[in-house]
Amino acid sequence: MDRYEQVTELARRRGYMWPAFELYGGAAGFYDYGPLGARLKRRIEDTWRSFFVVREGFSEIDCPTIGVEEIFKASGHLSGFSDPLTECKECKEIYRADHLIKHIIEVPDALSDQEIYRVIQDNDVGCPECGGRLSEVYEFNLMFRTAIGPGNKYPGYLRPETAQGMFINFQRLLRYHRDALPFGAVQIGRSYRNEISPRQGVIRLREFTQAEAEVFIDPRDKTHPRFCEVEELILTLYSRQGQEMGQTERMTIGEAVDKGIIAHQMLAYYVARTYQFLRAAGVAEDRLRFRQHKADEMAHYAADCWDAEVLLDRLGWIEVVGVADRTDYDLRSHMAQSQANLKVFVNYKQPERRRVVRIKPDMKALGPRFKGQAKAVAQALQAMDPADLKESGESVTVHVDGQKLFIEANLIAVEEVEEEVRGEEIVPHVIEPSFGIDRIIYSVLEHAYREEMVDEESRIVLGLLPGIAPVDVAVLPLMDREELTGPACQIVDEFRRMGMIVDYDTSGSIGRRYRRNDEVGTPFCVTVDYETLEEGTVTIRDRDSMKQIRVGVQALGETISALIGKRMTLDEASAALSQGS
RNA sequence: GCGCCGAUAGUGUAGCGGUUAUCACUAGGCGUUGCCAACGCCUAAACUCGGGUUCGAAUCCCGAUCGGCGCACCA
Repeated sequence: MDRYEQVTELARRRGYMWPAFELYGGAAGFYDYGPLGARLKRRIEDTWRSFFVVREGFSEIDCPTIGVEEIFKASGHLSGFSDPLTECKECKEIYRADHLIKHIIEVPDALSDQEIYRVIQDNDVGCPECGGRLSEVYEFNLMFRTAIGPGNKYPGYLRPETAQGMFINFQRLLRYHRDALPFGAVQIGRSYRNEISPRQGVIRLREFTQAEAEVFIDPRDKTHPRFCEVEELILTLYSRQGQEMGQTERMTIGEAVDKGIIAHQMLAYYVARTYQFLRAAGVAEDRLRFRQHKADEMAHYAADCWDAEVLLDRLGWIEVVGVADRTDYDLRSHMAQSQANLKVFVNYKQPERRRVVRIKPDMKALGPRFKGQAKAVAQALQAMDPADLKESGESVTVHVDGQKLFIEANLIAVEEVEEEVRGEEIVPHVIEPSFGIDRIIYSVLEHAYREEMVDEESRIVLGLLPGIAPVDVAVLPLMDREELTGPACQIVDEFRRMGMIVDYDTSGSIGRRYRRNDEVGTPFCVTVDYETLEEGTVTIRDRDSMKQIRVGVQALGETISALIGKRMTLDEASAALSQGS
């Protein structure tokens, strides 16, 4: 049994996660989070919030998971997210139809499915495997399609990423941020991709949770004001160059930027924060690296892209986060699709005086002559180069609505004015750290899992970090007797009032209960025994070291809370208490 | 989507045409038990689904679903 199996078995057995719809035979690519898993997920998401919403000051929004068609036309998911497929009628092999005619047509991407099929037929293209006849070409799109309202007139799509929510709300977000760059918006939520063949448990899902941040920045300045906070951090980098040699390097963030390995501070800063977040969630240092996208795997618009990859036992290195400089691609796409202005007006430090050449059509003359077309004519004239205009002599030719129009030069004034320019409109660039929450959850579980021998018995421990582990503390009466369960219940009550998640367990021997809590990852157990009645003390038992310390009941809540919050170690707690007594 | 392999209590399993469906762990109850999976007694709990062959199917056949591996796919 390998580690993947051990972890998924434990996860299923103990209520972390399991395949969804089991009652009805299941459906590939869907998972449920059980009682512990849902809590772990929430805690990981909250840790993410503490990094990106609290510490970076980004604004969290929450958008519909269904989107209208225009969004995905603009984002490219409608065209680029689907492939034309064809199937061999003999051997049932599936092929990318456009790939089969590459040698015949130079740009098969430009053809429709019917056109591709016609090329296949005209050129007698057969199955590369068996030579059999190929089926008609059909589109397989990775988006789930649905209908908004009755009928099929108004298609909707389940979003394939949360990012579009931030892009299409850019104007409102900009306004909310008082019209100034930089600012960040984030969203944690479900996304959907109708994968052809989901596998590997929670690693490739059809419905999954993303946490994405879109940081809108001024493209002319990709430094980060808080870069000094992270420049000393040492990360394992697997750069483009390193990949050619198959070598990773340990390097500070500052050095990586200085050497030009990471494109700029802005990107490097979020790579560093990503590292810190993953460590805080419980990803192991020695099973984490940052891999740079090679030029050919990066989206064409991206300037640079680094994936956080996690080493898993069976699956190898798996991408859990992507941090990309997406430049102005997304905003420009939505500008083109929506005709809205998604630019930011940026003031210059000093207003500049500039001589500007203005083209002024004589609207008094053009209006009556062209009527409804007049506006378009004026725009066409103003779009011309003033230099060309001057050289064009008696009349100027413009094309409007496919018509060729001649306009006398004396109806067009070209004047040079000096004006004050206070700033300019720019399209922000976007830095996008995008996190796959489900993959992170699985990685955290696998990295936390260990088996160790204790007195010739093997012990399974989920070494989840305190604060991340779904149960904060277990309260265990040594025996299931009223004189012990009474005080124990009071302790449970106190912990709960303090906001902790508590497990209370009286069943079986104390050793069995310790092991059970080890297996689900509860970091601390509090045991109520007969000394509790006599001395007013309880023991705190540490999951990882199995050490115990005795603590007075009155200091218990504070001590446990400090241990979970990592404001105190077990040794410090022990020392403080022995000093106090 | 294709090919190969598999699917039995919560978990891991035995079974190879006729069994009360095996065993262990787990879980629950009672007793016992004074800190690391103790013990005794009792209890609960399963043949993935649908069709077929047969007097009779967990077992053989077909299909579906799910899972593993390989191929393909993976903005």
